[in-house]
Amino acid sequence: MTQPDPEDRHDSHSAASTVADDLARLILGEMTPGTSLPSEADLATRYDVSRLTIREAVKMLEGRGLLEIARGRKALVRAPDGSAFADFLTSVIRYDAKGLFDLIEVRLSLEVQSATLAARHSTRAGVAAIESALQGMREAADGAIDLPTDAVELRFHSFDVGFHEAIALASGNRVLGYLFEAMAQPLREGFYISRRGHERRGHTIQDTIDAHQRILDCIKDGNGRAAADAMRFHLKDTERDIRAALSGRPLRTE
Amino acid sequence: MTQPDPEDRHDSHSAASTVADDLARLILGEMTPGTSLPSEADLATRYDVSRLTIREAVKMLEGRGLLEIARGRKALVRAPDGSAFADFLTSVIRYDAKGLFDLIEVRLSLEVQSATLAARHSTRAGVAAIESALQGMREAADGAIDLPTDAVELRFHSFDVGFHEAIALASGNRVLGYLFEAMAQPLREGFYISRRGHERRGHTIQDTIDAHQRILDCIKDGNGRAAADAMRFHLKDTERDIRAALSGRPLRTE
DNA sequence: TCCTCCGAGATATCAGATACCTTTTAGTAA
DNA sequence: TTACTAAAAGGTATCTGATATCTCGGAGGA
Repeated sequence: MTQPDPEDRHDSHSAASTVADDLARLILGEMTPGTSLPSEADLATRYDVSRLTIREAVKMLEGRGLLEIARGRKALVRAPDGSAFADFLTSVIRYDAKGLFDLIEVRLSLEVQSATLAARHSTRAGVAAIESALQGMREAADGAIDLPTDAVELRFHSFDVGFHEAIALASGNRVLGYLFEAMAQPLREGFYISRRGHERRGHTIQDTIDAHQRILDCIKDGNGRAAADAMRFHLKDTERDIRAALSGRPLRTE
Repeated sequence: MTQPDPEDRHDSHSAASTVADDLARLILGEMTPGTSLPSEADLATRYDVSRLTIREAVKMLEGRGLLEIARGRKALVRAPDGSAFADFLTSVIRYDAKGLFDLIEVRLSLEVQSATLAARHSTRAGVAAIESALQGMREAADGAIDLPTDAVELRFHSFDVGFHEAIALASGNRVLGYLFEAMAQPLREGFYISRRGHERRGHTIQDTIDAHQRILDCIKDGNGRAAADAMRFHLKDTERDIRAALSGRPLRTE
């Protein structure tokens, strides 16, 4: 059934796709980020196709996140980041109402692992970054206890995301960092909405800060298991917030 | 619809990127897989750019995995799959020796979760798919107990991957399935190599089959925790196999 | 009714030009 | 000699127009 089908991405019988795949192999195989590709005219003579075909191939690779193209400069090989995955995950969420919660479920697993790893072997700088994000949340909240405006909420939320991202980075596992980055964008809206459910369930901003503080304390203690538990508890609670917010009114009528 | 903004032309981004982003928003927002895009000529008049610009935009979206393009037919909106992420993960592995083990670490976490979820709520069809893959492993092994040829090993390995993929699918969480698919390709080589380390450590193919059987049994019992433990044990063991294989001789000289 | 063939429509690719941006170089003035 | 500036060189962005080839639906014949 699921036979290894190495070439199912593109039916390589178009010239542009063939060139693109060949360049991709080259880029992934033996070029480091920052290196520049030969010029379009050069590649055109090399592959014996027109410049247009080269352009299309290069545009495909730009779409795949492998190249960075700017006018007047040669194409640069790009360092990997999660953005290539982000709009894919967005589509998962949109096509399927259950997709949002599938994604949250996966994120929980990855963040719990991040917290565990961060507790076990994070550097002083890693912990400092997490602390700084939490401090930012505090300051954003201090200006908004009575009447949180949208701008303040946005600011608070942004530090909240930064807190979780700092933990993913502090895990020392780069793949976790990339995956977090890729998931953060599609989930941003959902987690922003969660604040509404948070209030509806009778919780305050201070509760949120306390939950984050507990996670940070466990990481500073180097207690991986406790950090995992604290993170799991916090995310489960956030998930309940989102469900509460969504039960009130539907997500994204647009 | 989509009346062209006059200042689009002098945006910091290129016209092709602008069109691509707009189309991406459209596709992700309100088009279902299988729907076809308007023809290139149609889009060209709509956005008031040349057909070439449309082609480049469409090629970018093909690279992002959002469209499927064939000659003579309109571009089709594509259902999401993990392939958009695969070459990104490949680059992570290549750029960094630690990347391979980072990826294995993440995979462990995701597969343990898959096993848990599969045990909790898999369908009869889902279990049947897992069983079928295991049966395939058995048959491949039966023909290769004494002298496993490369072809037989490849066959066995292919069913092995199929087993894990079936579990990811049986979890009912589609994001897990996509992530597994995206990770499978870059990891395929590593796990193929693991068989060498497996033998070096004095284990047999039967041991591998037994380990998979234990995972399957737990899933059939509906025991999520036991399935997670069995999966974790198996993957930790496989990781040791890979390390043993790599310590013998370096990976991929190419 | 079913099959075959053809034309309309769609993409694939080519060639040649122009516009504009970036980097480098050469020249000029301090 | 140094610093600043302007032009040239090399690159990408985009357009126009044309040809080749593929897909699909409909007309027409068996």
